Amino acid sequence: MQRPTRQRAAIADAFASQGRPLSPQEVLEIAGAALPALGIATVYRNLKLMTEEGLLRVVTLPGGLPLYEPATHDHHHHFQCNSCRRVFDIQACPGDLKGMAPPGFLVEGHEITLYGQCKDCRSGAGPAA
Amino acid sequence: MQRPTRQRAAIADAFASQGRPLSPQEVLEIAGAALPALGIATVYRNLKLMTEEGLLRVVTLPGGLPLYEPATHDHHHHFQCNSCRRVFDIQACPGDLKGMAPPGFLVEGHEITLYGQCKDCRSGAGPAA
DNA sequence: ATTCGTGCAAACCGTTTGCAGTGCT
DNA sequence: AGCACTGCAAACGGTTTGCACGAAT
Repeated sequence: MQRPTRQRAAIADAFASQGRPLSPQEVLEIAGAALPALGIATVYRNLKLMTEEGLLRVVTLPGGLPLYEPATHDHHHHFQCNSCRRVFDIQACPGDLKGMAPPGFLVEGHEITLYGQCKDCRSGAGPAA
Repeated sequence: MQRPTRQRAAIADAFASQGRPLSPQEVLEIAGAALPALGIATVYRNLKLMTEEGLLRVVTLPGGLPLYEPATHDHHHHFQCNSCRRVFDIQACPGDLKGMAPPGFLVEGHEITLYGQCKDCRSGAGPAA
């Protein structure tokens, strides 16, 4: 079992404050603002630990680095903005994709990524980053 | 413009012979069987070139390295086997996922990955690799 | 006091690049 | 001959690990 540390808390806070998947670098920057001595190795270690504990989940999108997100929400999907590259959660799910697989293949799960323009970019406001 | 070389041919053949997305390493092994002196750098260079030319396409799946596949087929999706981890093409597409995005978001494209057991693994035959 | 977590720096691994030699035109 | 492509090896960037210090129990 692991101990509650300032670092772990800062990392958890980073996710809570952003509400979207984050890269290790982003976590370092955001959590590092609250805890300047925070090192990248600690971020990686905790991301991996928290993922194994089921607190986080890895989101790997095409052409991008792996992102991490809180595993609190249930089944959902992602939307990546073609302009600002940020990734957002989508709660909707079409369900029932079993029919898509070729005969002989057993479908156990699925993942959907939508691409397009996010609200900010579409309105010309630019990323709210 | 690029010249036709033995290496390029061997790499193209690798994709043609497998009919599924391949990792750079797999390409090296398969094409390297026909052309032993083939180096990994050449594989990477050609994969990148062929991708820029539109001959190949990059497929990035969660938890995996980037894969490459021939860009000949039109819009399609992927199926990854939870047992052997191999990736297969799926021609089906549910289409019309625009309704899934939150208000204010513009959907321009989508990508779907199914997970489960492939034909080989399900039948107990094991990967035909 | 003991044990686990952190920070730093070196190690790693997949990918890219520089350079000299080879093959294609 | 001229130039692109290859192979090797060094360089790179993100991620992981070893080790000694600091924090939590």
